[in-house]
Amino acid sequence: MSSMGKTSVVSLCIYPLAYDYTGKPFIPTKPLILPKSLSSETSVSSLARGDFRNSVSTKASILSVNRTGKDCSFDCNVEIGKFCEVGNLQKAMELLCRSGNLGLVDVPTCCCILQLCADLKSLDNGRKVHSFLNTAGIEINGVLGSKLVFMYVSCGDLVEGRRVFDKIDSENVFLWNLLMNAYAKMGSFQDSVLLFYKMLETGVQANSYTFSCILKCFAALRSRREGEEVHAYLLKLGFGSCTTVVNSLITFYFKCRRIEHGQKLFDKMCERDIISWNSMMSGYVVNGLAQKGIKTFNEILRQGVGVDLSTMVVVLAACADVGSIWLSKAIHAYAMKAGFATKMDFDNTIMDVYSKCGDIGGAVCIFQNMVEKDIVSWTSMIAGYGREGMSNEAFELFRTLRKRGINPDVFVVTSILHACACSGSLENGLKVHEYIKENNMESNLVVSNALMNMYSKCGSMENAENVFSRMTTRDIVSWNTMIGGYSKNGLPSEALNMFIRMQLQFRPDDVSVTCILPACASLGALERGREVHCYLLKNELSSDLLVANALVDMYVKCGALATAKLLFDKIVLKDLFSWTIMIAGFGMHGFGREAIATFNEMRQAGIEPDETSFISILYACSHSGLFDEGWKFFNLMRNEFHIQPKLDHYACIVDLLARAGKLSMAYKFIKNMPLEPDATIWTVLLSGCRMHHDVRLAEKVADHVFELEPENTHHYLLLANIYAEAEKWNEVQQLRQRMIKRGLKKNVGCSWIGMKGEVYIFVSSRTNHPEARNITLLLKDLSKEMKEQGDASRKKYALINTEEKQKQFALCGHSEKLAMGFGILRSPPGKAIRVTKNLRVCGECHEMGKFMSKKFGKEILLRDSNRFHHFKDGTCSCRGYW
DNA sequence: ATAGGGTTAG
Repeated sequence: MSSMGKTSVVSLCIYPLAYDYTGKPFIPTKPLILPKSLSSETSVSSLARGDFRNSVSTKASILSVNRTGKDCSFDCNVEIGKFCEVGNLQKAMELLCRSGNLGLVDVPTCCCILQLCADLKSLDNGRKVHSFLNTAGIEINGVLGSKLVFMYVSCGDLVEGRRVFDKIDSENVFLWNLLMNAYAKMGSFQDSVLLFYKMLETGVQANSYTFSCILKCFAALRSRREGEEVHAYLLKLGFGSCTTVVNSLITFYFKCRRIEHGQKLFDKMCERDIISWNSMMSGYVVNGLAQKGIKTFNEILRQGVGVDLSTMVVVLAACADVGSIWLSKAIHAYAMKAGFATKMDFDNTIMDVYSKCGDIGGAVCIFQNMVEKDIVSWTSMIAGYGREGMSNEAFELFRTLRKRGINPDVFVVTSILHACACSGSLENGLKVHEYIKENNMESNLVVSNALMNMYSKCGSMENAENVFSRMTTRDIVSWNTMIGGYSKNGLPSEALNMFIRMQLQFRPDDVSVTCILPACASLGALERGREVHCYLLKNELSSDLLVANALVDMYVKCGALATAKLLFDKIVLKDLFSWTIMIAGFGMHGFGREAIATFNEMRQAGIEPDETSFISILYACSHSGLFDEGWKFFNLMRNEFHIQPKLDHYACIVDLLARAGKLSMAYKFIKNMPLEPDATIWTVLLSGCRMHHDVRLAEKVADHVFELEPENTHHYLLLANIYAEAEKWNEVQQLRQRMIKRGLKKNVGCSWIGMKGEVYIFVSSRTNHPEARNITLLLKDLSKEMKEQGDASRKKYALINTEEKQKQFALCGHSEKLAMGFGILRSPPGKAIRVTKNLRVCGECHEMGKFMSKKFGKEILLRDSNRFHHFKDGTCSCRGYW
């Protein structure tokens, strides 16, 4: 019992009660309290069911004669009964009001009216009957009480129904079931569960309805243990072969991901009905086993079980998951023949299938031809547009449905938010948020989560933060959304902080891990990344493909290429992402040949490269200066895969040309591109000009860059460095003035190094760093030594003779040099030094890195904003291009 | 009189 955990407070009461129930014969319920005036001639069983409709006139006649001996009262109860029988509530109420005060209306008659109120869902009249009973001082209990509760629940006033229920002694299982179901229907599973336990404590015998309901609740709450206890309990009570109950059990186990349990139960059933089959099918589908679901459907057809609407809906959902449009069409045709195609639910499903299979036109066609649409139809269509990135169409639909007077529910709102998120439409997203605020829907957890997701996808973390801070309850999804948002929006430190804060409340799950890993990756925080990896292993979190890919990516970006490769090799079923990550990884680290080999392996594995994987391979070729290979892939992409190159692909080719020193060719290439060049592509050429010291072309290129992005300080800095390296200090000065005029400030160069769980940060031209003196001394000595042994290019940096300020403006301020120096002083022997820098590495520091690696026999991994530099034995993996 | 399977989002 001790293993029951926190939930044992409630779950403990099952076993003792189960024992009681099985240990003793059936516990008789208390005798029914019948209205005193009822004669024995009314059948008790019909009273127990509260069914007075058939016998009301005879009952009333005997009663009233007994009570008054006069004809007038006789008429009143009989008359009301007659009105009730024909469903004329209005007249029945009128009579009740008139004769009620005289004390002439009896209890069975009241029950009759209440039943009618329930049937007609007339809460107002039901309330009137209730207040009549109160004024008349009639005791509300037994059948009357039950009827009253039934009326309230039927009319949707669960609160009042519960109040009455609590006041009466109810041994009526039906009533308990009714309330439990009502709670479950509105999603208050917890209330339903509490009522169930209370019912057991009260000593009311559960029946098959009870078990169906409670299993549904436990499935929804994912309370596997409690559900299993109920399973044991119901077996003891002998419900083990009751079809409806076993059906519920099957669904329960599938929802709790206990697929084998569900299968076993199904296999052992002696009487399977269509619901059993449907449950199996949907069980497979919810567990992502759509293929098995379809197989089950085949079995249903083969065995001639017969299908119903649900069968069709489920098998179509399976088709949507599989994404097979031809199978969907075949089943669509089958369903039309079977006569299901006129049902709205069916249309909703088939519409969803078409849209999920990528046939949005087909979906629109069905939607527009639907005679009757419900809120699900609208939601599906909005979601369909969302998947296609058509957020304007989705938003238009959202507007239309409101115009039609339909009140958007949580599904509609989250779908439209998702559509805005997918297309990054902040404008529409904000409008939806307005609607949400006006309708007080922000308090809904799922809505708030969807809002944060929308804002984070639209790049507005401030808005996401606002939503997050207003939330009163947050689930793990809320935290994961924020963490992932920070990660993806270039705020890795915030992501890490969030991850730490989260752990005060929640244990990170596999999603949290996939969300935080990119943050570790972008910070180059290897230690943190490793911690997360350890956490993953220790807690046996599912390391599905997503997690595995994120891990490989993290290790790649943190400079642990060997580890990354090891993990990559362990992935059994690699997807396109896995391959692309690894190819890009090799490229980033300057291993172009390995990148090419990996690309070829991927093709051999039968995975088709897409746009992105071509960017990876082209990038890898250009970084490693593999000119011919790069062109080969570029042509392969265009001619064999028929992928139109995008700007990113062109940028790689420009880089390839520029590195090869074919600068004017690169210039012409840009001019002749079928796409309008953006700032990035010009910057690539500008970097090429820097490598090859072509100041004149650089100026021409820079004009384009500044025209497109006049506010980006990186460009000023790059040109300033080109000038500085050509010792054109006047031009450096002029550039600086231009920046000041525009009110731009240079981004502070900043490098960091992790050591023994600490992160040491070095900021350019600041001297308040750890071991400042020792580092300065070391660097001074090294510079001197470099100068003495130096060749012309090294002298260039060492001999710069101008004001220190300008030099620092032009160059990076050497934060990476400080960090590397710190690494030399502090890092344990034999261990590589890993430094990360926020900007691109400067030439002087690059030389210093090479020099250091040779002098101290140390491997240094420097990650700048572009790629890795592996310094080893005086050389760099970037082969001199950076 | 109450139920068990199905569609929409994240």
